[in-house]
Amino acid sequence: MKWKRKVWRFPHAYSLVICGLCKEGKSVEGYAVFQNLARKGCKANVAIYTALIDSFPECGNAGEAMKIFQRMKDEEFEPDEVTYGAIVNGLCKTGKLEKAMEYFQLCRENWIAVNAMFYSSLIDGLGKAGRVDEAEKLFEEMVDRGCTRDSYCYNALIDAFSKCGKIDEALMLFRRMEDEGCDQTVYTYTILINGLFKEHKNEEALKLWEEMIDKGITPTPASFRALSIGLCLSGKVARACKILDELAPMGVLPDTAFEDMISVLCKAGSH
DNA sequence: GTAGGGTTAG
Repeated sequence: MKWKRKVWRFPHAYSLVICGLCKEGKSVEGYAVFQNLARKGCKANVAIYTALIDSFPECGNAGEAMKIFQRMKDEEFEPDEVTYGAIVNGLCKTGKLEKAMEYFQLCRENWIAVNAMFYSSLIDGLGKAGRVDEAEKLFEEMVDRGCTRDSYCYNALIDAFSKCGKIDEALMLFRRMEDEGCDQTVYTYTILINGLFKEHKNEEALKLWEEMIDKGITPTPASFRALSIGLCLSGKVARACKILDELAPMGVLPDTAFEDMISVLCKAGSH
């Protein structure tokens, strides 16, 4: 007698739990829930696998993500552009750029839609590895390949430029962003404020901060951090304190704002 | 029929 075991799908509530845990960065817990059901013969799906693949590199375990990717393929699930996007992003984040480029190439050869997320991950990874020329090349080729550049791609390249001392190129991109109708975000401003202070262009940095506030873009703890550190290190501690006071009622300041400033000043004073 | 994706700094 032939006996085929019935395969159940993951109950929706469990999918929500797994995806929720993954989003919170609790990939190990999410994976445990997945394993429990999988052992009982439940079949997951592409969305659950993708959520797991996406969350492991976040907690520093890219190898685990690749294992889950393999398991997904062994179970004959077809990875789609979201799955590959998570793979490429995870590889870029962990510095495995050659592998990331291989998957990128594989997607293009197999007609899997390569979108702006692939590009922003690669541009960011290349930039952080100091391979700015390659990052720029990818950025420029996007339009030829019919992919619209979004703020993530711009921000990644602006960051790459400002970190390797090409602040003027970064500023040019910033203006080009405006011309192309791509929204400048609080990330864009934070990257540039950091970059300008690094080049001791303090007034320009402060001007950008004001431009950001005028545009109605809400500052984040990170953006204030960039501003206050820059101001403190250029001797404008009072100015930083004043801005801090103004921002306090908005509830956007990090709890450690004053501590951060003090520690920056101590560090600067100690050598 | 459902569920999945990316950026600042340290």
